[in-house]
Amino acid sequence: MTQERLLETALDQFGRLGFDGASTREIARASGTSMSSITYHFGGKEGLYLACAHHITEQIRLRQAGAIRLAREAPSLGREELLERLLAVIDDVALMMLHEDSAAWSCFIVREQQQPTQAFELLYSGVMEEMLEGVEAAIGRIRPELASREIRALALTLFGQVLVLRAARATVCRALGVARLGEEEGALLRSQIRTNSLAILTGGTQS
Amino acid sequence: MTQERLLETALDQFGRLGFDGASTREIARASGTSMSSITYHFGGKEGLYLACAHHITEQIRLRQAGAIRLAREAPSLGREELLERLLAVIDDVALMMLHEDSAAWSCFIVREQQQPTQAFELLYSGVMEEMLEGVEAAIGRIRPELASREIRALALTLFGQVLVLRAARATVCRALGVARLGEEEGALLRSQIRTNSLAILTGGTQS
DNA sequence: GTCTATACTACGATAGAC
DNA sequence: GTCTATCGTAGTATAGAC
Repeated sequence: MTQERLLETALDQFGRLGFDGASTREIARASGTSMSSITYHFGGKEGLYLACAHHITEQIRLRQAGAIRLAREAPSLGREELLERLLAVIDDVALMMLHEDSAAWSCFIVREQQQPTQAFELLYSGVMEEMLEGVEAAIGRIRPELASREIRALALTLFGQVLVLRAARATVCRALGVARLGEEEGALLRSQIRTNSLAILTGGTQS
Repeated sequence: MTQERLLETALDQFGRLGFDGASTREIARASGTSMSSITYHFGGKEGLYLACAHHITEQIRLRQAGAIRLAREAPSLGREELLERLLAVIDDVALMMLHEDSAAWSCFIVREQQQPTQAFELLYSGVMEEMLEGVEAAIGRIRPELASREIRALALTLFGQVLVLRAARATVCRALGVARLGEEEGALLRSQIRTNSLAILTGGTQS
């Protein structure tokens, strides 16, 4: 119970303040326990940080099960069906990026991208890799003329469109003239991302 | 001279470690001076941080003059010409994101996006706003059927594609199987971004 | 398992000599 | 302008009581 409270608090603090910015004193205090509980349950600050990375990985796996399944199911799906599935996966990621629950995770991950630590390895091999494989499998069948490196580049730039919702959140809010992204702004951006993705994925083959 | 060295060092340290992670002791040491020089020249740690934001703003203005000019020149340019100019602007941003020089700036900005401080205000009104206006002016003429909010959403998602080069750098490197993004990977990603952007911008009107 | 108490290090700011 | 010296605070880790 103390362990769970500590993890929850740590996720919030590490997300908002980063590894250095967060303090074990404050995490323990906000969890209603003492600093030495962190040593007991997680071995120290770093162990707590890695436990957060593991927890984030599991939460994303739950929410992005569709993308992970896609890697296995892509070979047996038709082209039209795959396109729709892929657009749904991109929208799932966009929804996750928009949702308030993911704020701490997103900050955590964006920090790790700038200066990867052991936690990034947990995140990448724990969930990102499989999600990318799913997206790439779908793209490979939708656009069979593309080379493997092009498929990869396409998958990454598609993700970029949704990444902007978190990685440039402050700019998005300022550009749209709002303090926080609400339902309306979320719908506008998701719709635009869907339109863009459709144009990108069918641009070379349909007309 | 001491002032310049301090600014340069601070840019690197704040970029890599964030405001909390960086220490004035280390910045002074690496600049070959003493902590109290920071107080003398910048008033303190926060003043030094804001001076970094101002410096980044000026550097980006220099490198993205094309985007800033676009806002003024868009009305007098033809549709085909505007499309090419816009693709060039996007490529300029991509080049900046790929270039090693921008690593510290990018980290600095990405951090500010997660937890905006006064420094974000400097960055946004100092350069981001004008760049967005340029891109929106071009999109507005290329796709005259779009509403103003759609134009804005389109501008933001277009930027997302290049943002991925910095904000998800670690994932991009892992996905491409390299330790650092070299010439080859940069060319691949820039080419993909250009293809995507072209499909997005002409998707609704040409076929 | 969880607490208090403490050891040790590093932080930013400031005073005052030069 | 730049230095040294120092103050007060806050960081993590650890020892030992319960």
